[in-house]
Amino acid sequence: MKNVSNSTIAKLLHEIGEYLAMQDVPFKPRAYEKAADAIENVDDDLSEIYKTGGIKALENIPGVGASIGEKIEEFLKTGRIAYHEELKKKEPVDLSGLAKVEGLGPKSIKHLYEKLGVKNLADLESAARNGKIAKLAGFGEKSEEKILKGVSFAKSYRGRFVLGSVMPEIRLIEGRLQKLLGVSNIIVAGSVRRRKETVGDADILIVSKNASPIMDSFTAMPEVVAVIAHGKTKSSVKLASGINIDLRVVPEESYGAALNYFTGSKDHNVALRSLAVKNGWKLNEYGLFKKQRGSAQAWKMIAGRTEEELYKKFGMDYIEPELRENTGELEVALSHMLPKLIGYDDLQGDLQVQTDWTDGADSIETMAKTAIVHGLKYIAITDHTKRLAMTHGLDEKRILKQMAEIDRLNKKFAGKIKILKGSECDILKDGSLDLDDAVLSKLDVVGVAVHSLFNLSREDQTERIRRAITNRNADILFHPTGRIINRREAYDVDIDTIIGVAKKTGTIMEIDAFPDRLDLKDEYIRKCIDSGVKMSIDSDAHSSDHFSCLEYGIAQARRGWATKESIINARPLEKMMRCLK
DNA sequence: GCCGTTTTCGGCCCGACTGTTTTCAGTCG
Repeated sequence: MKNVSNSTIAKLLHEIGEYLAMQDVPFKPRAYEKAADAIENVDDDLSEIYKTGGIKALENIPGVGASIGEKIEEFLKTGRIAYHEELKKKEPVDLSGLAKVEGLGPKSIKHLYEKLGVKNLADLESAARNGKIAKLAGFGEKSEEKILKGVSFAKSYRGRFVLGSVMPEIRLIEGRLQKLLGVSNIIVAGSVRRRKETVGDADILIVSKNASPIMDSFTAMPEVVAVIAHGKTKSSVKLASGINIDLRVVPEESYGAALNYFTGSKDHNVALRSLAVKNGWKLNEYGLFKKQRGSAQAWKMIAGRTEEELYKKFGMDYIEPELRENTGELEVALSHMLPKLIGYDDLQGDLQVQTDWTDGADSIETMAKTAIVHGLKYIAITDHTKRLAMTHGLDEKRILKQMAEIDRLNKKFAGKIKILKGSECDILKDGSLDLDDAVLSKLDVVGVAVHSLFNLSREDQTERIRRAITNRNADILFHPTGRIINRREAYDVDIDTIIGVAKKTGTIMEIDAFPDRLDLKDEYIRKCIDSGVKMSIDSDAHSSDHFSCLEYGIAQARRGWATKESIINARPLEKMMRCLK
């Protein structure tokens, strides 16, 4: 799970691709890039794959053939790739740093190195400040200005944004554009629509007959700090928050095709397009086209007004955006076997809620009241336990007191919401739990969670969790892998073993909906479904505004192909309780 | 360099926008 070597190898292959692009080598850059992307997405360590299956197993990774396979083998054996070092010697530049500058690609980087000796961001900045870049052939005043802006952005921001952190701003802008004159339809496409856990930018589509005033309003929004493009059908801006927003205006008859195209993923689109080609059709952002009989040139549009129509033409079921990653959804859609995904309104309860008894901000009562507003029928109060001293975690005595308080509140809220007695019980180093079994057995819902010793070996961590969820009182494994997106790697644990133990012991795996956790991730959700392990989607709320996070947990579940049946808190209270130990 | 119901050679997505150009190369998604 901790693919330190995977990401290193991916980075090296990616750089090889860029070096080859600099030299204008055809096709190879794409090949290296594709292999690098595929390796980023491989769940198991390449070293493990190599150990068990040798170079042949490496070549099973899509995009990896004989030549790249050998290079991976070389890295695993020696820690380096000679080909990469050779290329780097010719152009010793900080590729990944320079490529972060908006508008700087391999060709420009090469040019700037050869003419001005620019090797890194600092060199680039000083060359631009001294007016050297504007004088270069192929560059000018504007490019120099753009580079200076790009450098300051590259220095201040790196990476992608957690979806939940940018969603409010994107929705604000969507709402504002919707009100503009002449906008007949608007939707946010791209990875935002697919509800990826992190997004790099947002693509907004608009149907309108009169685009240019809309584009003007868009590029003049108060949040805009840089206009990257301003055209008739496409404009692109950078906001103060650091995120890029693209706006595209599409004709009504192409709306479905454009939506499909700009929703992606790229892999999904490529697969769909090649399917079109196999049928003798052509698919692009304007529609699905069929060649006119008797005419060499003319294409006739056969679908494209809606996405439903488009997928139907291919003979497949409509594919929800969250599934469009080319991980089998096209084949399954063709055989009409797609699961009916859990809906955004399907949750009836929330099984992880913190309060001001420990590190939450609000009282049990406030949390219950807010949960009612969110349409929930039950919540479990799951404060931390004593081992987590910094949160003033509950010991046996205090949790008994809390249970009495919940009894009192349940009388008050009778008929409106049921408050369940629960715990987020700490898993200690040896896998034992932080509270006595006698007390745990009195609770309605026991979540168990790792909050310490993230660096145990894979064997020890796996055994620790195995032992914890084998406890007959442990109902749910909270945030099972412990990752914090963009901040902390998952701890090293054998997830397949854990899922196997969960199946055997009837333990529920949690999908923690907190936007920077989303733990389980989508692949593991699919693994749980395949193994018949049930899950819960919990907000992990630490204040009353956090119930809205449930949306991101549902999105994550959908990305993992989860139906309502797999998620226990999509059931009414009594049926949910029967899923617990 | 990879891939294959077009399979061991010959393709590989392609259109929009920008800036610096007088017709196009580079970048992006």
